[in-house]
Amino acid sequence: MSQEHTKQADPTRERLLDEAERLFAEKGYDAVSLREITAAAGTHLAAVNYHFSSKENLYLEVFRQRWVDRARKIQAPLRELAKRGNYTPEDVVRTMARAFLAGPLTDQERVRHSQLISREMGQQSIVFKLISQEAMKPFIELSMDMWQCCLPQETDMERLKLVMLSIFSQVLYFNFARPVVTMTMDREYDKEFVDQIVEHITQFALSGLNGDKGK
Amino acid sequence: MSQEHTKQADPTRERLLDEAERLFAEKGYDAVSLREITAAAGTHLAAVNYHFSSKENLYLEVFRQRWVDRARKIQAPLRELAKRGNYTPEDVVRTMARAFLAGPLTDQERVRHSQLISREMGQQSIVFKLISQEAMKPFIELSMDMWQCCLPQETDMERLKLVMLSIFSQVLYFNFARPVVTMTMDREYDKEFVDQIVEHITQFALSGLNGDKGK
DNA sequence: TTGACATGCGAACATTTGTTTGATACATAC
DNA sequence: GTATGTATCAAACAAATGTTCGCATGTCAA
Repeated sequence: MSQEHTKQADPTRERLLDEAERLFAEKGYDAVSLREITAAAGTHLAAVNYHFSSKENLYLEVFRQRWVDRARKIQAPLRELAKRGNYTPEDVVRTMARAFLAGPLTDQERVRHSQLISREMGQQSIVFKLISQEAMKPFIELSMDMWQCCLPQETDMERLKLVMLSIFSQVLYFNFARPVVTMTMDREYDKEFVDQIVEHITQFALSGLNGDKGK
Repeated sequence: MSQEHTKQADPTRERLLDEAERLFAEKGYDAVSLREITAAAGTHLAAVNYHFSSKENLYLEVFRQRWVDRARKIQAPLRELAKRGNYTPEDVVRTMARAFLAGPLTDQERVRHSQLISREMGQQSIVFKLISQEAMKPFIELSMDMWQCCLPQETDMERLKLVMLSIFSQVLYFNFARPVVTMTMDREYDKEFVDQIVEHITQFALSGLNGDKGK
């Protein structure tokens, strides 16, 4: 007893990926040492080079075997809505905002997900290419298609893309810049607050979509 | 001749700060070595510990003597508008968006500024406290005051703060996540495009301010 | 039992890291 | 001249880094 055997496939390899993801997200690639990771995973230094041949490859595998899966989970609600059909632009936007901020992931997973991607967002690295190819591009395409289905035909494509980016920037920010958000709003990240943020972003984006050119 | 003597105050110290800022912004604190910085600054390793006592302190000084100044320059247009008086909410929002995306800084400076802050946004470090105390809090206060002056009195304060954060997230994102933006929009970051982004964020935020609760 | 293979583990490897020391040059003031 | 303080630079330091090697242990098939 007392031995967890729920995951039978290479338990140390899985633990290494878990701890690596956590530490890479918290501190960034260069700030974490392999000794720190292996110690947290309850194994020894050489294990990294045995299971993954190098530190850099371990980092890559974190994205390949953890991050991409989570990105799919995040996108799931929107894909379900697409399959179901019969949706309004408001449905699309709200589903999107909720997927990123209160979706199927745990709160911890969400923060790590955002931290990991925000570190790669600035430079054109291999990881960035992986992310944009496997997660961002498909998601953007899906969203654009859904909008085009339920918006007036003369809607400007460039405007849609800008709205898309604006939504991205906000969900990312509200996830990974929590210190700023809690400091500014003077509130905790409880369910009520998250709901409020989702509604805020939804109304924000909807106005942008409908294009209230007040001037 | 051939010796530039425009800056007379401790030229090597200034060069160290310049190169340190550039490299820290591009790669992050842990990914840059002091040897790399000193080589780029055309001096020697011990110079860092002579002028700044440690690597960590050099990093801090980059923010104290470079970043904070730039933050003030960015905020200048809004403060001028506040002094001038007689402004609409639209003026405030547009001035704000333009200050961050096309303000008095050079393009290079703007990118570095965003990269540096985005690396500190996630954790509650000393640098983060410096940033929020010296730049964010004053700016938020100023903006809130200006809005309250020209908006109907019953406007919800929490909503204003959320709009503020949304603007922050977008200007930050459009500055430091350029690979994503250029990839998605398939456009270069020329003056025309920046103008378009500024208008987009302005209209976006204005709708949020006026609160078009479509439902 | 034997052999083959996967995994675990400790020790050592060569680099790279931030930091310190001591010597040198060069000003300016006494 | 002498003394003092500032700045530069080479060399060395101890510590930490990613990586590799060798051996032990276990499992399963022949």
